[in-house]
Amino acid sequence: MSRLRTVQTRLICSDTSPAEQAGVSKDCRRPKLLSVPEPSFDYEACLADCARGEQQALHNLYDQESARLLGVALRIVRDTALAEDIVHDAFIKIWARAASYDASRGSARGWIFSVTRHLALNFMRDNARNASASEFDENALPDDSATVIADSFEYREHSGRIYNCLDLLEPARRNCILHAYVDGYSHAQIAAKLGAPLGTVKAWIKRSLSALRECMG
DNA sequence: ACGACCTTCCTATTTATTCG
DNA sequence: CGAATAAATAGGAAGGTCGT
Repeated sequence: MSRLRTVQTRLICSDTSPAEQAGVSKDCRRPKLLSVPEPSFDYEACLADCARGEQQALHNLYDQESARLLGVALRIVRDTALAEDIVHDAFIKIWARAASYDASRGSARGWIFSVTRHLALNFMRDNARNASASEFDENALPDDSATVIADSFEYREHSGRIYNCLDLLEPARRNCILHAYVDGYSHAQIAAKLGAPLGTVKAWIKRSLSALRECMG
């Protein structure tokens, strides 16, 4: 899992985390069992407190809504562990973004549910994409192991060729390609890094890619 | 080489609809 | 009637295209 996730987990699970202070079990991803909502619970005030960094507010919110949010997530992902994970992430997000909540755009409770629901939906969407990608990979892979080995060899051979082709590019353009497709930088980031205009970077990448295609055959 | 404009994708939010 | 869910919409970022 990503470094971000590690940091997030530390936020909720750390000794000083609101969730733990709230008496949430050491397995901090397990929401409490369904409880009757406090009719007088002030969600907007609670979010405002969260925005000010008051951990007790997040604790109260967790007590109040975690079970229902788990239900929402569970309906979407249909997996208790995943749903607990999503609720956990949702509270991290609520804590981090409480200041961005705007009461004029809807109820605080609606906002909290919306955050949770979207996390679950995004997870499902990403999952579907990954699943279809792996399905594709599976279908693309031939059963015959000899062919697999041959393909692997061919892949390595092409990989070597790609380095040769990269060598033929001007250093600045090669850097663009490497930053874009190896380092994962955006075009804007590459432009800033190289001190070149954005349009130039885009053009370099485009032309370099076609040069590479041509070189690779 | 450059920059304006366009398209696509992703995420967040709101609104409409369904259901208990 | 309120909660849950689905669908629609808005906004922003990234990348590509095309005229200068």
